Amino acid sequence: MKSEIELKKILKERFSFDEFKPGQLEILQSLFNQQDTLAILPTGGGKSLIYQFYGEIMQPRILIVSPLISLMQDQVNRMNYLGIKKAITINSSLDFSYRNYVIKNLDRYQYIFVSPETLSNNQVINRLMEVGIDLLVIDEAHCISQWGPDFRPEYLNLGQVKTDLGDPLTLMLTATANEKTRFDILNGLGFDKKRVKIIVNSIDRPNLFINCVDVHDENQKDETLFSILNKLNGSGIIYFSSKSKAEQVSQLINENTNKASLPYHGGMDALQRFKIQQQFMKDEIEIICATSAFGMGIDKSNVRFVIHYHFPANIQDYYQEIGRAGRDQLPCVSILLFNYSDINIHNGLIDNTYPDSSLIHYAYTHPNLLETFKDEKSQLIKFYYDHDYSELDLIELFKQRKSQKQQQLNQMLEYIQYQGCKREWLLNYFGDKKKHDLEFCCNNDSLFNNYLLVSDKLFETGHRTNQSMNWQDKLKKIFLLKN
DNA sequence: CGAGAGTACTATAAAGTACTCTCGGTGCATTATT
Repeated sequence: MKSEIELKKILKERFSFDEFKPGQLEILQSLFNQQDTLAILPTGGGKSLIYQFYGEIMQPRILIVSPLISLMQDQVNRMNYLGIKKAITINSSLDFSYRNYVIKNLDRYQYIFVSPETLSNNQVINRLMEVGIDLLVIDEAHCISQWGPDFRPEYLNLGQVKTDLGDPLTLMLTATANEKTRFDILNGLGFDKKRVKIIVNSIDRPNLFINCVDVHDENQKDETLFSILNKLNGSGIIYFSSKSKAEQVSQLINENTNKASLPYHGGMDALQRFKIQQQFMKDEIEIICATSAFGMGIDKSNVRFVIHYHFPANIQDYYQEIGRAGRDQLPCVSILLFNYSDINIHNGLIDNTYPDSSLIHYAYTHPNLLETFKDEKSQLIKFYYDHDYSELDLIELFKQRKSQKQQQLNQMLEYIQYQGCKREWLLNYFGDKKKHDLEFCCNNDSLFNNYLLVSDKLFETGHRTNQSMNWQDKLKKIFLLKN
């Protein structure tokens, strides 16, 4: 076991950081003690450093389960850049012969990145059992809970995967997990909660101002949006619950404000999405009008604002999305434009996600047809059919899941309409005990308007040279001048 | 759930009415007959 001083020395030499970020050391020590660990770290908290660091010291073979091909590719590239060459990803972007080559020579790699779907492939899992896995990392572990039951059911296979691999040391990483999500993660992986070390860091973002604004209709929403955008400085993300609306409003922003915007959603082709993301990262465009497709793995530090044109489906998505602002720790704002009738979108989506009982019954009485039906709902039924769910169990499961989603939606509404401190409400929702006494906190129109008035002065000298300056003092100073 | 598109009907015809249908986020992995 190495001392803290030795670990810091390695951190400096191998990763060029002077200090660990909050929580990193505790998580590493937990792993060094061979303790299965669920770690909740805020976005930008340096999650990938943890397994890389452990990997450099212990030289284990690490299997990292990741939800997106782009995230896997990103990590492999970064590790190569750091000089760690023994990293590979197996996914559908590999051509057939190269894929076979990689699987055959899997023992040459130390870091293996895969999706849950790839892990459901027999050839892959058998080979992983042969070469042996010392550390299993579940990145974005909340996906087990959020996506498993109805979107990407292979997430529900991970418990079996862990067993097949001989229950290796396991690290679960996520930025947002309330009590229920934590339960789903541990339960899904077959853990006894008492035997897992759960490390929770404060998820508070003290530099983020949180605002919800009531609007009565779409026109008022657009006008409010344009007027705010004309005053805001820097780059931002606007979230939508519909692809077509994201495109429309992006266009309107270009016509009605002094900002440049592009849309981003899952219906666009991968290359175009990649290009738009790059332009945003390089500050070539200021605004992305996006659906929830824009998010995971977006590592832009100077996002100054996140606006919700539609409110999200649940608090966890909301918190992830507003958390993409201000990773540079400088002041930033989140604004939710609330129109009650937007609830229809969510009600429709919830309703539309689940096969109704007549389709389930038809599928169960004609199981051979499930092979040929390629639509999402049939595929979902097929997954559960293959996993020995009875027809009634499945109907009950979907019914429960549906009512859970409705509950989450209600929580979202409760939050939006809550008149007290939004930050406090959110921290409480995630079981974060942290107390705060921020002035620049939430839902205070005059503070928010002052921010808009002074935000150009706040950043005009360039934030890089002013890192050390206490922005809260600076903000106060400017406000005093104004008063 | 409900907005908006599409269809059918009314009947000197055109435009209004009433009804039905569709759509509304997330992404792995696809391997075969054009």
